[in-house]
Amino acid sequence: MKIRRRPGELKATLVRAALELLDTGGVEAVTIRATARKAGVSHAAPVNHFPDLRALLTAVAIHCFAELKQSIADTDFQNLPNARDQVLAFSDAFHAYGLANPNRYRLMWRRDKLDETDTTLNGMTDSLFYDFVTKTVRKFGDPSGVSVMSRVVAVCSVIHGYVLLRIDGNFQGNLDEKTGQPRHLAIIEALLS
Amino acid sequence: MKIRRRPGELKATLVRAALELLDTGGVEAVTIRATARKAGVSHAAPVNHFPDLRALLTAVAIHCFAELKQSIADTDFQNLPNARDQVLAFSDAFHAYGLANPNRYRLMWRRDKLDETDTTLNGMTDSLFYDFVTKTVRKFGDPSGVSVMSRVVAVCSVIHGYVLLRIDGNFQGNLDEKTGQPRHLAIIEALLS
DNA sequence: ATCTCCATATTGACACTGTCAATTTGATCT
DNA sequence: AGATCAAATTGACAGTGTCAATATGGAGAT
Repeated sequence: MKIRRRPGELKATLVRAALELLDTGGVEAVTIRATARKAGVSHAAPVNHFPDLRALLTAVAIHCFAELKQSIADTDFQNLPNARDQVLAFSDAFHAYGLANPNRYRLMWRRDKLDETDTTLNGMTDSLFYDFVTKTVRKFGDPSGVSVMSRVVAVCSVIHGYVLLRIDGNFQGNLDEKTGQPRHLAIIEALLS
Repeated sequence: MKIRRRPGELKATLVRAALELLDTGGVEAVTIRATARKAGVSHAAPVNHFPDLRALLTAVAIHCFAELKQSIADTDFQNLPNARDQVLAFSDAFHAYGLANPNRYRLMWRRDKLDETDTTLNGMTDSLFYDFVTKTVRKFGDPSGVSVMSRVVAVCSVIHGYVLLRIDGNFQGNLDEKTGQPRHLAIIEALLS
């Protein structure tokens, strides 16, 4: 039995199915055949929309980046009063999204599984990290001894590293022992003070 | 043809073969069958030494952790004059090892591929991160507003996050624009100043 | 209304993979 | 020498990605 769909309909359905598989079983559970089964099509149907598994996973990752960007936008980021609040909002969104969607967050940075030449994907990561953090950190001026760029790198690294370590269960508890604020904010404070 | 080996001989041979596969082709290239082929044994021979692929990869990861620990020990770490130098040596070793052996470094933190209940493996990560960094950071006293623990977490996160991002080609150039020192040292400076 | 076209889905096949069960092997100990 | 038994081999099964050949069915043309 063949069903005629609107253009791009199966494509979206496949991405949705892959997201379900990703959430429940991690990246390893996302196979072309399993995705096809969940979408109710034959095992080779996806090839018309995604040339290979990498392309499917890339589409999924792009979807996730869009989610994360949206969640940052939802904080009314542009209108936050100062740079410090912006960095905190940024790191807060990362931490929340990563802990709430560990498998999605992990996939987003699994470049070995994704198409590194995909311009949409690269644009997503660039606008999230590079432009965005750089613009905010620049507002701090240059109080410490090192360059702005190094501080940008430090902010990116500390957020990303912390979320990844947390997802993998490496640190228990998320409250700073001294100030009582969430740990991911405390470590950003430590970095910017 | 069957060859009689000394106890544990094939086990070591398999780990060595898996390391070669890992270096050249990444984690995905390390399969039981490919490892067996490279070791010159039948496809099911490894099962006597490693119950499954996860066990093999865990043994490989333990080997890598031992390498990294050794490289830190080689800096005569215990005798470094102050806490700051210790942290810098620590981050230096991580960065050097990760960039020189990207696939090994990646595997070491791929908990989805490793046996999370392996006590040897867990002991390795604990002694590397927890005890070690904690002891050093404590020597700094408590100058900033946040707790020692948060600063420990920050140091771990920033090193690990930076190395991972670097391995994936996310930041070009490793010199701080202002001080000229290696970037991974600059971001640690930014964190501790 | 019928025909033709062609993008899209299906089917079937191939070489891989991990893992298990049954079997064979051969070095060591009695 | 003979028995033992850990360790290696062989063979099988279900699952995977990917390709080629085939079938299908809706849209546009006649």
